Amino acid sequence: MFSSSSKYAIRAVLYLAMLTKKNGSKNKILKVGIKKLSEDLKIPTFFLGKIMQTLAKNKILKSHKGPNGGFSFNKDPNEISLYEIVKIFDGEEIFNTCILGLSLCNQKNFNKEDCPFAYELDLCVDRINKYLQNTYVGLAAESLNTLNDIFTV
Amino acid sequence: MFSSSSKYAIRAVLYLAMLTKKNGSKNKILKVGIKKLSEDLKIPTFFLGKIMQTLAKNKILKSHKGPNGGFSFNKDPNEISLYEIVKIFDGEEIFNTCILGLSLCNQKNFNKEDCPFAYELDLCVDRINKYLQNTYVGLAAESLNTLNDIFTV
DNA sequence: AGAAAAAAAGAGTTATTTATTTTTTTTTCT
DNA sequence: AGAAAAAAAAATAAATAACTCTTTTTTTCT
Repeated sequence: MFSSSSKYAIRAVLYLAMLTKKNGSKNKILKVGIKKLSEDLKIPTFFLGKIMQTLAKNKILKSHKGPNGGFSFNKDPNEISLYEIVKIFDGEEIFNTCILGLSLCNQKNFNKEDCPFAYELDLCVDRINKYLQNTYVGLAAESLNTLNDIFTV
Repeated sequence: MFSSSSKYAIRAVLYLAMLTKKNGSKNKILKVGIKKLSEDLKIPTFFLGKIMQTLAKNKILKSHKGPNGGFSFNKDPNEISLYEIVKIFDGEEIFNTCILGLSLCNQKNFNKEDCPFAYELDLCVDRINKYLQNTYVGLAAESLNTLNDIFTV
């Protein structure tokens, strides 16, 4: 359903939030480098690098070059929804497109009654959509204590 | 979420069911060739050919070679669930795999409480799964009157 | 100032999925 | 029997997604 970019991004941001909560402090923002991130999360380094760049361009993260550099949050993790992240990589269309590929569903003057599947399937996709919109990185990371909790392979 | 093979297969089978309902009779089974199918549904001919072959190998359809050949149902369309079709092309794993790519979810001794997303997202995927399991080609095709209803581009 | 560490950028590669072409086999009909 | 119609099979190609490598830029620290 989602591209691996989206999925990697979510993992990385969650992990960063977890580390920030654990080791960050008010006066010193926590920066984590892609090398550490990619090793811990077992995501290809340069691929993750690009993903982090994209997140930085989109103002989710801030990047710091040079020694002791890395990535930190550019906005409060409690205000970053998973939806926001997915949207960057996969666009919002994935939530407005019939998952069975029955193309008419999102055309003008399409009448839902005409599609035997539209109603129920739309509900499911909507529900995923809404869930991602209402789930914030900060809060989600709260329930994580160790990397192991959800990330290990 | 689903491969284009799955999606094409569903469209083809639905269309075949619609035609069968319209033009079939008890004494004469309706056969439809891939050429007609692919033209009407605007699916690449030989790609659809493979898909139909696969459906035939899986006993959903029956294929008839030679002049006036084509594909017909091998079992009552009212007993073919959409799930069955998707399963052939994409496997059942897609319903048992975390859509966020958080890999642990389906490992042994994984505790759902450890994943902040498992519960709600699982429900969504389950719901799609159940819907496909409970939706039968025959009945779904009943609500279609013309190709236009859902297939046109 | 200079070395080193890190991200940025861009080009390039690999793998997978989707699609096309060509040839073969089977069947039907005259 | 022979021609033609159709699916089957196999090989190839194109497109997209996933990943890698190399070089450049920025920053920090000594």
